[in-house]
Amino acid sequence: MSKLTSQFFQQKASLVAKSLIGKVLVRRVGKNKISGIIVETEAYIGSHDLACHASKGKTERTKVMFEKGGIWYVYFIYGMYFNLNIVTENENCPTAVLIRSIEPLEGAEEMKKNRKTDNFFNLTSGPGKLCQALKIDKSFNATSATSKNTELYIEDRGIKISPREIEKAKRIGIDYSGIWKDKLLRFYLKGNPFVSKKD
DNA sequence: CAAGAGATCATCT
DNA sequence: GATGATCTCTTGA
Repeated sequence: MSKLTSQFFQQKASLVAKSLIGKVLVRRVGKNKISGIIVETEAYIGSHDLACHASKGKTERTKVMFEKGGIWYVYFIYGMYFNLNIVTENENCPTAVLIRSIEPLEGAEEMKKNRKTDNFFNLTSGPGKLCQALKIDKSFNATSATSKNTELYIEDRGIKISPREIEKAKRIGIDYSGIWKDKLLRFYLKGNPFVSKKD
């Protein structure tokens, strides 16, 4: 039951993305917890990665990624959804890991309410969906994932995942990024029903 | 089923 | 003024 530290996040984004599979994303709301096992992630690896928002330079929106690893990068997309990322590596290395889907662990009833659906498999099987299920919005942007009082963090609960259970794939929804669209920077737990897209 | 369109707005040009 | 690290609903075979 240990909360991941900033040292964990200050490693290479692709390594963090892989290592996050099997860890537990926890959203604390007062005394209640909503949580799920991370089963799908994507790495965005810096200014040279044309799929990475930071490739367009340091702007009001992307400046969070230039900070030291261990804080959240939350952005609003398509006029209706939020996407949750954890910033990785060091200062001025604008890298991050997008958390794409989780498998519900605690608080499934609360998730159903937030998502306005009873379909268990539709609660957290996508980046926009899991933000809705865990009540994650832009107020978490640039906040710490490792501080003592944070309401959003990641735990290691000792779930063991062997490397052969992790599948590598192309990232989703970045067809505009030239050669970068084919890089295998998406990681997911093989056969898990919450993974948003098969390959 | 698969494919396509519509929703809807912050951010960047 | 255009677009997007998405999702849901509708259409049609």
